Amino acid sequence: MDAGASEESKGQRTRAAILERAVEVACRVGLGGLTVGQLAAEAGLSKSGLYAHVRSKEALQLAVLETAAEQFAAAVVRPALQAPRGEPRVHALVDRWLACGRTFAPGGVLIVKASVELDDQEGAVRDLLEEQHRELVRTIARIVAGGVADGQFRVDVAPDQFAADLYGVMLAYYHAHRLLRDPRAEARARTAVAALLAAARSPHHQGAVRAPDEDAPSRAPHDEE
Amino acid sequence: MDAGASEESKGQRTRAAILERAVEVACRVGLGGLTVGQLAAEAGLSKSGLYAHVRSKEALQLAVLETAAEQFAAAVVRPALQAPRGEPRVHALVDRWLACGRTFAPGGVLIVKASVELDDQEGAVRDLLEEQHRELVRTIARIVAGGVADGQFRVDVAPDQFAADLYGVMLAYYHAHRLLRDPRAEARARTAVAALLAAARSPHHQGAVRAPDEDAPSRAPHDEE
DNA sequence: AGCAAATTAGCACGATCGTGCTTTTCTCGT
DNA sequence: ACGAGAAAAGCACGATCGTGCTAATTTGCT
Repeated sequence: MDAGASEESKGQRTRAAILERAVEVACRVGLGGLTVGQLAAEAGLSKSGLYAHVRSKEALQLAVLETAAEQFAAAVVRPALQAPRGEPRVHALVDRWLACGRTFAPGGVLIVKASVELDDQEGAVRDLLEEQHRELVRTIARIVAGGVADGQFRVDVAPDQFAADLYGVMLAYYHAHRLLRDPRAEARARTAVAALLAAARSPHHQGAVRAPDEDAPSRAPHDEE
Repeated sequence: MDAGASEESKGQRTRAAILERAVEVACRVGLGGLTVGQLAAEAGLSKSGLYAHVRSKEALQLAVLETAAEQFAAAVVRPALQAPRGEPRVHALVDRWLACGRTFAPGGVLIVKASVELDDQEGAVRDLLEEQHRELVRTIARIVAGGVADGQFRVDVAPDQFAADLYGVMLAYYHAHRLLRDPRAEARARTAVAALLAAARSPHHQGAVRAPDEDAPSRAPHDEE
């Protein structure tokens, strides 16, 4: 008699609904601000009814984090990985990431918020979060490295530096967009990404990969120390 | 019996001590995680004894935020404004900002953390925080604009874009340093700043790239604001 | 339909939350 | 040295926190 197109049993469905709701709530109040009673009220359950699904608060936080990461991977990372290698793939990642702001995929917002909230609180939640972010940075770096291997980016582009820079652009976007509510936030993020890409672009781009004869670094964007 | 060299009365001194301690605690658990009982224990006071100083929790959060901003201004912004205009001033800002990590001036950490924590929670605390961050971004933009007016930076450098980019670099630094505990975080931040500066540098005015003592700009005695 | 199993509500618990009083202790100008 | 006023503690309150256990309800299979 259920019209939901799903194979899971009731328990799994309500659990999923709880976690989805929890991600949205945690986006506002943080993982630490998540409260069993509040979340139960928001999900239309009794406190103990909800508690039967999440066996403890820490387990809830871990599950919420995993849900958020899965949302982010499904809405941003995996689609971007389907774009052509190199620059288009970077652009796809940024485009979808920026869209996290308005299209409701709040997981992307939560993992950013949680990473700041928990950076100084030891425990299993922090451990999971750290691993998730390590993986995210690795993914970005691999996307960049693909562009380097393709010849689209210069060989002296350091993927992890680029990944850190790109992540910083996204953090600045969140800051300007969410705290300052600056409507120019997205445009600035795009400008910054374009600058990053311009600095990384191989001098002879334009599709076909020519033989790499001589790369004369007219202006290397690195080191002073 | 007291050896403290201060002019204020006892009340003001303990209040200052409370706030200083509160900044450190809030650096770990956030402004929302601040609790009167916990803070009282950490400060060696009774709950009501502390509560007499901070008249409510919201007032406490506001005062903590003001304390943090003052710490940041005293340790980072004001000293940087004393450096010579343009590039040296940008470098001074970054240097001192990066030092917030280890030298204990936790105010700089808190205002970053609070900005993410409260970006979606209306109220007086968010309002204050937003204004503080607006002012911070304005300050950075003015430092950049000074370099443009000086001819050190190209005329087509947009100060607010540069400010957002620079702030993003700092956010990426906090992420890598505090969550990932990456020892290369600081080096990457410096690399990113150097790239930002290199892209902004005007083609002529090609003085010493990094010789802040040699380069004598036209005007040293005054600082603008 | 009927029944076992899974799901949810009810209720209770100790702890701690923010916030008020009242009382004790301390400070410091005279 | 003392006395007025400031500072801190003691204590109490309702609310809510996370977490259990038990009873009622609902689900899904035969």
